Amino acid sequence: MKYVHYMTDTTVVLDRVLLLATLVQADLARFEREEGLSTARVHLLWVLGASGPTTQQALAQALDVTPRNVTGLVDGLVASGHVTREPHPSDRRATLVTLTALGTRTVDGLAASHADLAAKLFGDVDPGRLAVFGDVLDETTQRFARLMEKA
Amino acid sequence: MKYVHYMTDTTVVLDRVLLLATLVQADLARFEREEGLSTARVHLLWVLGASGPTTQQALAQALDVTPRNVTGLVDGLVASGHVTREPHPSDRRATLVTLTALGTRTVDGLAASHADLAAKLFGDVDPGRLAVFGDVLDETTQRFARLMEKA
DNA sequence: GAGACATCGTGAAGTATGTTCACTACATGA
DNA sequence: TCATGTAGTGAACATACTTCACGATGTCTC
Repeated sequence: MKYVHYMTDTTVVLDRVLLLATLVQADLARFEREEGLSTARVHLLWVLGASGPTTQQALAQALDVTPRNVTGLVDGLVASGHVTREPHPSDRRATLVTLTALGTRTVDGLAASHADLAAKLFGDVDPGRLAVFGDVLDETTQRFARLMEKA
Repeated sequence: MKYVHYMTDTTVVLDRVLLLATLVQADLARFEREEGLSTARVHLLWVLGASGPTTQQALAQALDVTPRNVTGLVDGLVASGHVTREPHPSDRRATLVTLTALGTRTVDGLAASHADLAAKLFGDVDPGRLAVFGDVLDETTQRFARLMEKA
């Protein structure tokens, strides 16, 4: 019967973070279903939207998968009309994976849906409290980075 | 040049939540590698640890996958010695998936690793600010639930 | 009891994501 | 030119998913 009443148990907090992330993940899954795309392919489109035309090697690094896997993902996205393989201007071995008009629309839609969700979730939170929230997130992320370095 | 200086953009906050979740996910992946288990199998073990011996149907519901898929996951976990299939005492159709000693050790280890990470991440945060953090998480999760209902 | 009908688990077959290994085509530096 | 490295892909495979069909039980009703 110690005073665990002030229940600021760190595990509970971590669980809440994970729960929120799971819910947001579910929202992303809804988007994917609507677009008829998989998580892996949307991830690739997202990276492509942020970086512009990219070689498959670079995509493999960004997605943290093997180059061979990127070949398969790009195959699917070419078939669905979201990207094309363009020749690299200076390296004839490489191809530049490039968003089509459809691919660009999809990425834009995802960004809009993401911003919309963020506004709905955090828009009504008092600015001061939201600032604390953001700061704690930031500190925690940095603490995590330091932990990983040591290990 | 509007005053976006006070950068409390909600999208940034959401991105930070997702980033932290991704990092925590990476820590879980490390655990999985060390134990030689996959995400799906660890998830099943975790549910089993929380619920005690469970039928495959119930596991399918809890994991939000098809019963057929649970069969495959349990097959793997039986082979690796983490669970056994016990006869259901009152329903001869069903089997009770049950943690072995090894399975229990694994779940305990995961729980310990989880609590340890939580303490490292949030243990040094000022209690008052951590309380605000937790509250905002809670409000946001509830807001999300309300959003889902309407849609 | 005897059917009718639902439920539990699994075989068969198929898809997507991911791996490793081997190979071809091209790039680059000595 | 010759050696060595790098970009992408074919082949083969593992895992996690799915749907559909089916046998074995449970359960409800007449």
